Amino acid sequence: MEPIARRKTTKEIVYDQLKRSILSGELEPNETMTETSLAESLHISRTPVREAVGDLTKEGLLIQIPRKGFKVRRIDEDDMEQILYLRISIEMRSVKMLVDHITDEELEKLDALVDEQKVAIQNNDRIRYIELDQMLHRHLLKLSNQNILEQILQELYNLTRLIGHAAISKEGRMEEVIQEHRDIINALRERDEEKAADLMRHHLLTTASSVKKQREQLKNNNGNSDSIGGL
Amino acid sequence: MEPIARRKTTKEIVYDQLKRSILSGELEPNETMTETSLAESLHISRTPVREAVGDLTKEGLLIQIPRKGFKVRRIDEDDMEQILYLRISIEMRSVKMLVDHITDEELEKLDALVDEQKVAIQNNDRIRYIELDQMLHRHLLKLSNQNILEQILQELYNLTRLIGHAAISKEGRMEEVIQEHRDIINALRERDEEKAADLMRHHLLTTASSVKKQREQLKNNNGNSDSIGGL
DNA sequence: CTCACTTATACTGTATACATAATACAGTGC
DNA sequence: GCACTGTATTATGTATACAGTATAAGTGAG
Repeated sequence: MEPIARRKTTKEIVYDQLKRSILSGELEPNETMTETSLAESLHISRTPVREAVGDLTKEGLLIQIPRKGFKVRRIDEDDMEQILYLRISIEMRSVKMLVDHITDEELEKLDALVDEQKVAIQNNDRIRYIELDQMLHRHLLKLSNQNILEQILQELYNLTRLIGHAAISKEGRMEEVIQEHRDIINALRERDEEKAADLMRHHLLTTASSVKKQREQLKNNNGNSDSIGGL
Repeated sequence: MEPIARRKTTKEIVYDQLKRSILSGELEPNETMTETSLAESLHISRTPVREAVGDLTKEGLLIQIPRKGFKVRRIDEDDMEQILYLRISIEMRSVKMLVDHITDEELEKLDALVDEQKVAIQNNDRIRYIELDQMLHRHLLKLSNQNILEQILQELYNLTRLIGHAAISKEGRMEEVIQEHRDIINALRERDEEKAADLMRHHLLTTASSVKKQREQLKNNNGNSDSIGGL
């Protein structure tokens, strides 16, 4: 029999829910909350809330302000660039390492992820699109068997998403991403190490510059940059 | 006025103490503890212990085994290599960025750190030597104003130290390190970006290979690799 | 009306108590 | 002697209660 999935702890539920709210942009960096208030609104005790908030703070998604509570972290251009730099380092390495021993089966699984991503676009399901994007990038690390880098990438990826959904969805960009993903996978299929790594770098750079442009535009359109989790 | 250093919370004390024990090698990866037992031995409640342990687990220094407790994480060659790779990425970037705007004053402060490190060697104070090493590397990140990379480096550095003290202190290596540090600082002084970055890479690679050799030797000398937190 | 000082409020940190669930162990039946 | 089952133990997860302290609110004197 399949092992039964153990039921989630309250802390985990709070953690997941809070993280979703943060990453989806539902929770904005200006509003502050307290452990007590959040616990009350969820009708649970402070303990699991406190732990979940602590974890998210350690991950850099929240910041705690002494005596005031906590709120969503704000990411600036500088942070963005550092994150991008590291992601490029990590992900170029990951595809390079994969070239030699990735199997056809695994390549097909990657294809499947991209296919699903395409469906998500057609359904206009941005949440799912991003989720799949994350799965794809993460999966490459998992396949290349680099647990430590995988963990760090995970952190970086989450921070990336603090930029906000609005900034990600520049018109037509999602379709481009699909193509870039396909290109990377194909380069892996051709066992072309340099090409795969270059395409990955290109993909990340392009995404970043697209996000940057979109951000600037949003910033100009409404003076209040806060409303989209801006600069 | 300088802000008064607020007195440490119990959690922080536990965190620091536990971390010290882990990084100094005092606590070995075979012995397991529980929240309850640790709390009792410290004569405090489980709450701060639980939080400290949770944090250290998130940092990758401890691993929790369901229903059994927790213990110090074991680092293998693969992990080591990933850590090294990322450290090189981060620290090469940091010196490159520094070249342009580091001041003479800051350079002197770096010199001072190396001087102090030399003293530590003369006093045969390994703990202090390592502490200063960490301060130096971290300081470079701080000076280059890269908060996110600084935080990641901090995590990586801690993981590095899980290798254990014995492995670090290969005969004569500490003196070499001093020289390598000086070389890097001098390259910064000469505003030679490429040289500084190369020396940094060299420094990290050399350290890693030295550690690796030392580890293998220790492993051969006593069949029980556990005793030095080995492979 | 303003400033200093007191009082109140509320947020966090810690202790404690309890619930739940998994493991170890012992006892019983075969 | 072995397997199964029920019980005890123990580790974690969660709730609750309490203490300390920083900020805010309020109050009174000048």
